[in-house]
This record gives sequence, structure tokens and C-alpha cells, in this order.
Amino acid sequence: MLHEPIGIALNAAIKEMGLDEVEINLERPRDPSHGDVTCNIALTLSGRLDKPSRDIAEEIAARVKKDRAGITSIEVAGPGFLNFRLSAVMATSLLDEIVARNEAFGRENTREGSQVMVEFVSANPTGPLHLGHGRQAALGDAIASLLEWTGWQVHREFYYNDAGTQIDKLVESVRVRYLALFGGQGEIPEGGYHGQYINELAESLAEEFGDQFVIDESEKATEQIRNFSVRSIREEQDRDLNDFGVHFDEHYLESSLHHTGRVKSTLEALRETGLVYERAGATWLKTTEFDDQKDRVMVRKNGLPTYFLPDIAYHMHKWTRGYERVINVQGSDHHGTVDRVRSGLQALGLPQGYPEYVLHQMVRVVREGSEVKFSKRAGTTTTLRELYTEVGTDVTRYFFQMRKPDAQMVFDLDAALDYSDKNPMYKIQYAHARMHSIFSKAQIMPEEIEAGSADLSLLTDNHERLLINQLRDFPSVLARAAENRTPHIVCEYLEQTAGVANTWYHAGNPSRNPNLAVLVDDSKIRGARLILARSLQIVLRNGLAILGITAPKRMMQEIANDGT
RNA sequence: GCGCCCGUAGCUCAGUUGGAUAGAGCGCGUGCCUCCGGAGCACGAGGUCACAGGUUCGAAUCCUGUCGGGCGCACCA
Repeated sequence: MLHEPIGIALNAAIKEMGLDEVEINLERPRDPSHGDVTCNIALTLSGRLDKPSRDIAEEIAARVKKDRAGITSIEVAGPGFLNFRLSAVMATSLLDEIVARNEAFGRENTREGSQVMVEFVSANPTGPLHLGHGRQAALGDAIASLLEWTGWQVHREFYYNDAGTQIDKLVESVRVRYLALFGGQGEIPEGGYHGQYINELAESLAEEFGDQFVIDESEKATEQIRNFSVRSIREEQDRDLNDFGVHFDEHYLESSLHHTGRVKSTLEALRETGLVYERAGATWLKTTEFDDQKDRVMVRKNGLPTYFLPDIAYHMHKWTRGYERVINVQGSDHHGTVDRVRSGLQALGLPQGYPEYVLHQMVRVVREGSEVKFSKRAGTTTTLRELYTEVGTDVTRYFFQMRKPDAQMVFDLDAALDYSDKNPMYKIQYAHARMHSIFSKAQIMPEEIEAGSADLSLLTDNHERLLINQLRDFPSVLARAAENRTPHIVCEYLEQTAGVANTWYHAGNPSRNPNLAVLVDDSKIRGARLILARSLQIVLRNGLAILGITAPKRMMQEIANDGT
């Protein structure tokens, strides 16, 4: 909906030519000299009409009624593009709309009531959150926000794998370190956990329970160590996410799937499909019936389920809770599970593409050109907290979001720590803060700048026109980002907007052209430009809100190092 | 070996779903600059879009193959 009147006028013209209504795709041309709005409809039609696209374009152009479309000119260019120039009124009325809608500008409410679940992070409670979780937290949260902005009712969910063998390994690891505190000699088992945090866990275990587990190796003792360890790690993870500004509506425990009998009932339901068989002592599901490459074991020879079975039970419960749309955000190292989970669900009658997946690639952290590999506490990779404590949560979130999910990314610490607007995140925040600075210099509160309070057709300078057109794109950028589930599109847009805004702002520098400053003497022009400044500030703030990033009224050096 | 993702400027990456002369930031070069808040502004150079075919008015984008990088291919999660 870049510009509705143009679409209507075009379709009217096309109808006159004896054709059915078509979908009009209006875009803003990359090159501003091509006008405000462009349309490639003639090129699309040329194949169907078997006529040169240029001729079709000429014919459409001749039939479009300019005044009703709100344009001052229409021209045919290149192979048959239709380029439009908006009338001053049509071009600038957008600003009144932005100011009037304020926090709601960019929101779409057409889909009221539709529910979607976004499941993300879902780290095992076996250690601190690392970089991959960080990328996933930023990404998942932004995708959830984008869906909210495009009219969905969103449920953010975190799934804790608190029941598998990896938890047993955690317990064994903690026990070994615990015993060592009392002179024990044990070794961390194969596949166990080694980081400093295991020692810390053992120490606080000893603090709380004393030496009672040294001799007590009963089931109950193991259970106590398990509960203590899982709880501690969960608390730490929750703290890390909370301080990162990521919040969930629900934490779903794998263990609950066993307690409530969902695993069992899922197995029974699968048996009824006739796709279950026994082989070599294990119970299999014939997932090759669907999209999978080979059949999968559900219950092992030893009688224990693989994680595959609870996974199906879990997703089945997503469906029965009413989520007909579910997006799972996961690391691409899990992509092997996609086909088998979907196959299992199809066996139970769920639709083929359920659930949707957003798979993201790995992150490497680089400082002074070489990779940062180790974390003091975790022993393996840098933790999320270490990262955002050093560079700040805003920068961390922005950097994780500014690359598309399915590309590997390099997190450059030197670039992240740059406090100038060479750092794209600060560039955007600066542009936002600068508008506040203008308002306070004018001694006016932003909220006092009202829609309809000025004659916007006075905004005739080319810098102003460019900035207005840039702001016009915001809603369609959100729509595209939400549809593709790619927040980086919003980052690109905001950075570009900040760039256009900077050029506009600097053009009015007293040493260059004082007539282009916002705060000129002419009160009419000043009023119009204040509305433009306010509109810019609103769009930047709304965009940053979607990314989970603050929009400061003034920039402070401390922000760069204030992660806590 | 099979499957998924990626390959675009020196570096990090976009590329509006097949459209106009392939873009941005960093870095590099050249000129300005004491200001409505900088760790400033403007301009410029820099490309065989990994390679080879194909599809059509038109391909970085779609199809096939090759090469290179990452990840996965458990009765682990």
C-alpha cells in the first residue's frame, strides 16, 4: 500500500484497455531522479499481451488521470517503467499521519485475533547461555515483535529439555566436583561438563547441603543434586535473558510431558496409525512415509524413549493448545530434526509444513582480526553475558539482528565498541537523539507537535522530499520483514533512514545553508519542519522498539560500557 | 557418500521475491569544516556477482552440473 490512489488509477486505466484487474506492485525507485513511485506493470503484462512493454506503458500512461491519482507527472522510462511524481499535498500528508498515529505508526491490525507461537532459545539447562543462544534470543524476540506489529497475537515460549541423558551427565559432573571438595578423586564422565561453573555449582551445593552426599548415593540424593543443579542453571539463564531484555510468556518443561502422560498417549496415538513397528528390540516410526530420509526410533531397546517421541508430544500439544501457526527458531545444527518432527506430526494428521522453522547459522567473535574462542566461566565458547557486558545490550542485539539468519556471521568486537556513528546502531540512536535536541532547543515537547498544525506543502526541498519518501517505506518494510521472518531488513532500513536523515540535517548546518535548518525564523516553515523532525523521530523509535533497542533522548558515553 | 545453508568491492554484508547504470558500512583517496550536540561534512576510486551451461524481452536472483566453506546424517540432545 505504498500509494493507493495510484494503484486505483492504474487499474482503471488497465480496465479501459479491456483487461482484467491485476495486482499492482508499486515501489520506490532506487534512483530518486526516477520519481517518487515506480511501477513495472507494463513489463509484467508484456508477456501476456505479446506486445512491447514500452508500448503498453505508453498506453497506460496516456489513460491515467493524474489529479485523481494525486500525482503531478507520469513518465515512461527504460524498457517500460512507469514513474510517478507525487503532488506536494499527497507527498507530505504522510507526516500528519505519522504524528497522529505515533506509537502505532507501522502497525497493522487486519489480522486481529490470529494466534502464533514463537519458540526460541530453548537451551538445555546444562550451562550458561552462549553466543548462539544470544543470536537466537535477539532474532526470535524480533521476529515475535514483527508478528505483533503485523497483527498477530504472539506467544513467546521457551522449551527446557530437563529430562534427557544430558541432565544425567550434568548431575554426574557436579557430583564429581562436589566430592572433590571433600577429597574425592573422581573423573568427569565422557560427555560431561567441565566449565568453571560446574565448580561453582558444586561449591554452592556443599554450602547448602554440607557433606551429606559424600556417603549418600541413594536415588533421593541424586534427585536432590539434580533439582539443585537444574534450578541454579535455569535461574542463571533466566537472569541472563532478563538482563538482555528478552522475556517469555511460558517456560515449557520436557519433564512435564512425562508426568502428564503425554509421551505415553502420543505413542499410543501413533500406534493407531499403523505406522509403528518393532525391529531389533526397538520401536520405530515409519517416517519415510512422509518427508523423512529414514525411519526413526521412538523407544530404544532399553525401554527408554529417544528425544524424538517427547518432541512430537510437545508439538502436538502446541497444536492442541490452539496454535495453528508455530515458528521454531533454532540453530542450523538442528536442521536434521526438521523433517522427522514434521513427519511424526503428519502421521498424526497435522499439516505438512507444521511447524515453520527459522534456522540460524553460527556466530564467530573477532577481536583485532582474530577469533575469540574461550570463556573463562564456560570453558568452551564466549557466553552471552560476557558479550553484552562488554559492548552493551543495544549493540549486541543490533549486531545479532543485522545479518540474515541463514548466513554465518562475524561479530566484530572492535566495530561493536566504536561509539561513533560508524557503528550503525549508534548512527540510528544519534539520529533519534538529535531530533530531541532540536525540540529542546526550540523549547517544545515532542508531544506538543501536533498533526495538522502546519502547512506541509512548504516542505519542498529535495532533502526533505527524500526523507519523507524514506519514511513512507516503513510499513511495507515491516510487512516484508515479518513475512520473511528476517529482522535484518528492519536494521537495513533504519540505518538507511538515519543516513538520509543525517544528510538532511547537515544540509541545514549554519555554515552551509541556514535556510534549510529546522529552526528557521519563518514560523510556518519551522512548524512544517518540526513535524518532519517529529515524524523521523517516531519512525526511528518504533523501529528500534521492534528490535528491542532503546531510543535515547540523549547520547551518553557510559552506554557503551554499561551492560549490567 | 547423502541432505540443508553459504560463495557479491581489500574486509563485514545488503540486494524489495525475475527489472532501469549491482548497493551500504568499514578501510582507502581528494577537498571542505568550530557547528540546531560527534568520535564532523561532501565527493571519488574500487566488481568476470565462485565457475560452466540452460530457461526469456530481461538472471546476482530460477534450473542443471562443477569447485570451495559451514552444519548435519545415533537406539545422543
